[in-house]
Parts: sequence; structure tokens; C-alpha cells
Amino acid sequence: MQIDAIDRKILALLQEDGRISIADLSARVGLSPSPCLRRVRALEASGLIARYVAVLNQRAAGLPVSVFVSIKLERQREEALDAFSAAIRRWPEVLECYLMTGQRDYLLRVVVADLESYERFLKTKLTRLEGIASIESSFALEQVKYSNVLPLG
Amino acid sequence: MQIDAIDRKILALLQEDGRISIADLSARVGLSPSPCLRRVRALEASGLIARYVAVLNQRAAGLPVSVFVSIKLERQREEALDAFSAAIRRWPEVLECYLMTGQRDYLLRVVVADLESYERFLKTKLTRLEGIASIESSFALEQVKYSNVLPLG
DNA sequence: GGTGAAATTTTAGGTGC
DNA sequence: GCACCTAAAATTTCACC
Repeated sequence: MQIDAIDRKILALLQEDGRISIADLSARVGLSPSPCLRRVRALEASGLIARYVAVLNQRAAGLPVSVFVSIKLERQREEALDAFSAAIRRWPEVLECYLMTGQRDYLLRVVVADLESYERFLKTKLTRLEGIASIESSFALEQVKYSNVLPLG
Repeated sequence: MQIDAIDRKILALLQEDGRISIADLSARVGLSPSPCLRRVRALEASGLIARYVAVLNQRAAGLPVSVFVSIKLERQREEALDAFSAAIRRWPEVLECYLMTGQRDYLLRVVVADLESYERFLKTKLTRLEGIASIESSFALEQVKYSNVLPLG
């Protein structure tokens, strides 16, 4: 999809406030509401805008702990890798998961209420998966920055 | 703030779709629109709902690369730590930053278009900061999961 | 917490530049 | 492709029970 400067401005504003009205949005990007709405719909249809969500305050929700987990998998069949991915996607404690360069390395961000909850997650879920060679956990004390705004142009 | 089962349901739905109408939301949680809207406003005022945003597709936006950067700081004055945090918050390439347990360790997620852009970020920004003892970069090949939905009750 | 009505916003259509 | 206008539909919001 072709993106121009006005689209970038629209995307920037929607990333800051996903509920801004088309009237306000169009005024801020220098268009009238009709073409502005058309652009937003086109950006949604193209998949560039993936979804609109409410972002909660992790601490206020009683889930102040983020744990970063490095997982190394044993050499194995494709099927086991798919099972790993599927489990990750299913577990609500895992908010982010990345396949890292190098070998069979995954990085997870796990969100829990406290260390006890994390231990429970480890014992009842993660360590029960087959094919894991090693697990290493690092704990975040403080969220210095948490943004969804991509650095467009 | 006191949260009950209906509030948790509201939060779950809003985290999935930040633009769901009050009419739909109220029907799905088993309330009429008025009290449902009152609850949503209370959740916003309490800070539990931090904000509403549009989530973009990183790949479609031409920024497919996430780099995780571990930074160790030298022992130093509080002032320098604040300068570090301030810079991190200002740089749009850094989407997430966590202060980790242990010592002066930070973990960053940096989003860029390609490795060249990452080198530019390193050379013109990160390595110019004072008080950094070491920098270690790991590259994500694939985003297996990226969610904003907290595991509430 | 529910009801109903008013106010605001969204959204689609049509014309001309 | 955009501005402008109009109008219908949907949604938000509020006073009141």
C-alpha cells in the first residue's frame, strides 16, 4: 500500500488516541472529514492498522511484574516447534514472544502478579513443555517506557 | 479501586476491541448501556484504563525488525540515570524499556526498518550517552505473539 | 441498575473543482 | 483526490425513576 505524508500523520495520531473522532482527526491533518474517513478505512483494510485496543495500567491491574524469559529449544521436529508456539499463544500470561536470531531461541515477556504466580506459571505450564533445553528468567523492576507508537518516517 | 467480575469482563472486552460500542459492550456483559458506560468512565478515571490506541502492523509499516538491547550502566550519580531515562523516553525507536533486577541493567526493545537503521541508532544516539558500561544486542526474527491483554482473574 | 429522550458523531451520497 | 453540503443512522450521554 502507498502511504503519503497525510497517512503518516493519521497513523501517528491514531496510535496516540485510538478514539479520536473523525472530525478532530481530519482537522489535525488538514482534511475534511469525508476523505479523512476514507483514508482511515483504507488503512484498516490494508492491515496497516491491525486493531484498536484499550491499554491497561499493569500496576493498577495488580500485575506489576514483567518477567523476560529466554528459552532454548532442543533440536527437534517441526511439529514440536509448532506445539511450542501454539502453547505460547494460548497462555494469557505471555504477552510477547519473539523468535530470536541464532538458533532455537525464544524471548518471552510474561506478566504476573508476583513471584509466586511466576513460579506457578513455570511449574504448571512452561517446564511441562517438551523439547526445552534451558530456561533463563530476568525480572523487570520498573517499566521505564511502554509505547505502541512506531517510528514512522 | 474495587473491581468486580463485570468490570473484569468489561476490561477484557475493551482490551480486545477498544472501539466496541457501549451498546454492544453492555449486551455482552449483561448490563444496560447506562450503568455500563458509568463503569467504563470510572475505570478510565481510576487510571486502570490508561489509554485507547490503534495498534499498527509492524511489518506492514516497514519496520519489521525488533532489537532487544541489554544495557549496563556504570556506577554514577542519580542525575545521569535520569538523563538516561529521559533520552530513552524521547527516542521514538525505543518502544519498550525496563529497569531489570540486579544492578544498573536496562532492557530495551528497539524497532527499526533494517540493520542499517539500527546501526545508525546505535552510532548517533545510544553510544553517545554517557555512563554506559556495555551494550548487547539481540535480534528478533519473528514476532510469535504480541498482545496487550493482561491476564486478569 | 434501568428507561427514554436529547445531543453528538459517524457515515454515505451527491456536486463541483 | 478533495472540499463542501445534506441527511440518515448509530452512538453517546444525561436527567430521572
